[in-house]
Amino acid sequence: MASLGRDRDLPVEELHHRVVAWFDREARDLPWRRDPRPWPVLVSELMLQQTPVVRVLPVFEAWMERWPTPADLAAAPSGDAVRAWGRLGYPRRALRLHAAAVAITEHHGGEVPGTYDELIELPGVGDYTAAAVASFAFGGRHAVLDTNVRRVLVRVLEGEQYPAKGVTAAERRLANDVLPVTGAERWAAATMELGAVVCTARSPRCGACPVADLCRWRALGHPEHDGPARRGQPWAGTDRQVRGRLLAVLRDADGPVPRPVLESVWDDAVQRERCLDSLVADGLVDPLTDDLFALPT
DNA sequence: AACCCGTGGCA
DNA sequence: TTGCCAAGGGT
Repeated sequence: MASLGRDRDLPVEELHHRVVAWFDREARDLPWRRDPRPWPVLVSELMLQQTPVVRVLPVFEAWMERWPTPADLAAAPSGDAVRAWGRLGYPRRALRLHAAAVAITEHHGGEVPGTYDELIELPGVGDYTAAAVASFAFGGRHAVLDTNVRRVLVRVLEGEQYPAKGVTAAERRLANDVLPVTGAERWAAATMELGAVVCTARSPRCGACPVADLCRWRALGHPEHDGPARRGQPWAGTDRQVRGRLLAVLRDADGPVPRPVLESVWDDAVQRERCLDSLVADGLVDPLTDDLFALPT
């Protein structure tokens, strides 16, 4: 595998070597890397889904101290997980991590399973997370297609600014084609780190990039993404905002919360009730009575 | 496939 | 200030 295809003379082995060497030199010292056991890696990956590293760090440390094994978390009320999740966002992830801990305890003897096929069956574990845990904790060989890796690959190899919205078959094929035969897990971690700290979405630091001279996007003069703009997610006034406020009250309370306290966080009664109902349906809120609510036990 | 799901920092 | 973005997953 000396090059990538007839219209691409990129030296893949040189690309591997430079990115991994850069990673060995520059990688951030993160706790789930320093101690890449399966459980810490799984916990970190769930927390890092759509949440930046700096915000995850303190929550991760407290979480691992409190629940050092899957069985420890499985034995706790799911509401404790929701509360410990704090303000990481998307609190259903806390519920899924708790459910994953229960499944690991009940079906895997308390040990995080090591294959992609087993991992992806766990709640909250999709393609990315299964590949990441199988790679980082077990040394597996998988294309780890997170937003960072996808951006690095599309820029260096395809000469485009941003990857498509969803992972395409061609993209997956390309990622597998450039996957090293050995050391794939280091390649995965290194490309992810490169995307996170150098080849960033907004202001790429090409001057600090170990493969700038191999990068097709740079060679083309950094052409901007053409096609329809990616529409951002609305926020103000959405159900997500209302759910966030409701759950924040329950998280910050010591015990059950009376209905009037929850009603005080949002004026629109229809939307408020819809959101409260959806939180109950999700298992994030336990309606003890018609007028008293708590995090689940 | 498109939409929903939190939160906070930064340019 | 406001839009964009962050180690995605579930339906």
